[in-house]
Formats: sequence, structure tokens, C-alpha cells
Amino acid sequence: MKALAMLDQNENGLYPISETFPQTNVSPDPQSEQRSGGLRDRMAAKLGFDIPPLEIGRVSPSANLFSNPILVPSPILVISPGFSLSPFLQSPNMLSNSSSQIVPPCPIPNDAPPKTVESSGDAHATMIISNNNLPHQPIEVDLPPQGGSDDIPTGNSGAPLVPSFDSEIVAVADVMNPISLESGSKDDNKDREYNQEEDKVEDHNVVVEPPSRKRKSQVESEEDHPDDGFRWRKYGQKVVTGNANPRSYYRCTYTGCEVKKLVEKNVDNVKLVVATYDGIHEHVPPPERIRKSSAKNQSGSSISQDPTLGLGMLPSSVSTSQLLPSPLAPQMDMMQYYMDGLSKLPSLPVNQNHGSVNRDDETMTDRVISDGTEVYKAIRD
DNA sequence: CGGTTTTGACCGGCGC
DNA sequence: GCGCCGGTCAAAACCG
Repeated sequence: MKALAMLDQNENGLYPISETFPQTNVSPDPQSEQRSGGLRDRMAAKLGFDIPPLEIGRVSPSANLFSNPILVPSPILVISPGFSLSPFLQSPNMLSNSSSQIVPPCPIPNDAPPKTVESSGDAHATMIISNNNLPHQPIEVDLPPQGGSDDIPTGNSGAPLVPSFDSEIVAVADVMNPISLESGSKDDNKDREYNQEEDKVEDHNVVVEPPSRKRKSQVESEEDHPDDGFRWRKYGQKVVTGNANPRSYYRCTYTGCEVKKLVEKNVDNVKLVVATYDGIHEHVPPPERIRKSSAKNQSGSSISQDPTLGLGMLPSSVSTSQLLPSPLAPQMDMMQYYMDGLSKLPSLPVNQNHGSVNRDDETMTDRVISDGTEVYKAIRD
């Protein structure tokens, strides 16, 4: 999302939320589609590939997710299967480290070629981000099957409520320099195979349905098990071959949620935590965690800084009315959640120099927060 | 006291 | 069949 905002950066370096979050205009605005389309066109022009339109739907995610017929329908984002902003919001690195910088999903000038990375896992795409210690840090996100997924709830429009990781990641991979990560893992072969698939995608502009819903992220973290907004219960730990650092096994504690997470430290860099998510949360993060997140955000330390934030989560349905009682609450909560995420997004300098911190980063971030808050406030009012 | 973590044991898949 | 390995179980310990 932030990356999208960046792509639409105006000459002042600001990212008006009205364009950054065209879909946040919760009222059915016939012009919003037009605006969104305009932004989309500009982005598409910059990115060099066609971006399916974002759709705004008034659907009841709760009805789908929780089968509660009385809940007031709440506006949620319905992202077209062909495009989703979720990776940007979900990108832990984007939300985690104020000093980290994201390589935008578009060709950017750079003095030196980014550290080569390749998608890993059986269905991963790769995003390259940088950070002070790791100039180009990969985020690897597994791609869930597109469409036809039994367990991914869909809205009235049929678009998945669970954020889609497929095509947008592929799109990101398209315009970046996906290459090889020095992982040496036994998944490398599969990685290469999938890269070939991505190449096909690039050739034909067709999204290939990935076979796995696993998602893998490699993030920097001082913690062995960084908080990601969800509650996990550790059920095992094992030292696996090829890595002296033990691998920890976590299960989501949410009743009925089968999502699992494997966390292990990178062999080469213990500051890198590799988190592999198995499954997709079809529930929202614990409300207290969200509130805690907001509170912590203001104090500069939050779960949004968690490197693994959001992977495998369900941000577009965060605004279920189960969280807050007011009919307006769902919208507010969603907005707050997005704003929380936005507020933690570091600035996205187009000109990135090997992870060096843009001196204007903080200022730019502040401005973004300020603008976003103001615009959001205006929307709310 | 309820939830979480720890940790050794157990199980199934896979290669030899 | 055997051993290795990754993943899971479950009881005890720990913690707030």
C-alpha cells in the first residue's frame, strides 16, 4: 500500500490518503471508481503492467466468516483477484522497522544491483527490501492458490476476503530482479522451478496458480519469536539439519484456526528470523492485540514493528463488527488498523542507496502520518 | 488458575 | 528393515 502510495507520490513527496487509500472512502462514491481507475492507470503506466481495478464492496465479512446474520454489514476492501495490496500492508518489514526501506515494486535507479534473491519455497515470490543492517532483505511470500480455494471466504462479489497473495506478488516479482538467494536450502530446486513459472507469468502476463498456501518470510528480528499480532502457542522445538539454531513450531491459539508457523533463525545471520506460515488466518487478530498495537504504535514500539506482522493474516477483514459494537466501529476499526499500519510504514525513497537511511525518512514518515490522519479524520467526520 | 513454554518421546515419511 | 529427519504430542514447569 505504501509502495502504491509512493508510486503515486506527488511532487511534494506526500502521499494523500485519498489516493493512497481510494477504497477508504466508505461511502458509495461513483467517482471513487473513477479516481481509483485513474490512479491505477498511472500506477500501471509506472509499473509497466496492467493492474486490475480495486473494488469496493459493502459486504458482511462477518456473515461469511462467522455466520452471524445480525451483524451490520461493514464496508471492507474487496480486492480483485488479480491485485491485492495486502502484501504491502502485511509486509512485516514494511511495518516493522522504521529504519527499513522498501524497494518499490518498480524499476528504480540504484547505484549497485540489489543483493540477488530468488523466491523460495514451492510457491514463493520475493520482495526485496532493505534495512540498515541488511541492505537488501528479501521478503518471501508464498502464493496461495488463486480462486477455487475452499477455505478462503469470499465476499458478495466473489473476491476473496482473505487477501490474495498471488498475482500481486507475481507482479512485484515481475518488475524486480528476482534471482538467487544464498539460502542453500533444499527448497532451492523448487524455488527455481517456481521462478520458471514466474518467468512464464512474465512472458504471458498470466497468473499461474501456485500449489501451496505456505508463506515464508525472512525478516530481521532481535526476538526469537517476534509478535505478529496473532497469538501463537509453541508446541515444539527441534534442531534441524543444516541449521544450528533450533526451529520452533507454533500454532495459532484461535479456536479452530489451524494456522501454523515455523520460526527459525537464518543460518548465516542469526538476526534474520525466517518465519514460515502454513495456512491463512480466517479470523482477525485478537482485539486486545489490536488495541495494544495502537497504543504501542504511539510509543514507538508496536507489533507493527514486528518483522512478521501480517503474514498469513487477514487484514481486510479486521473490521468485523465483532471487534467493536458501534455500527460505525467496523469502519473505524478498519481505518484505524490501516492507519496503524500506515503510520508504521517507513518512507519509501525511490532512490535507495544500499540501505542507507534517507535523511528525510523521518520527516517524510511524519508527514505521511499527519496527512493520513487528517484525511482520515476528514473522511470520518 | 489458566495459558504458555519447555523438552523428551513418539510417529510417519523417505532414502539406502 | 533400518536409520535419519522433520513434525507433533504431551506432561511438567513456568508465568502473570
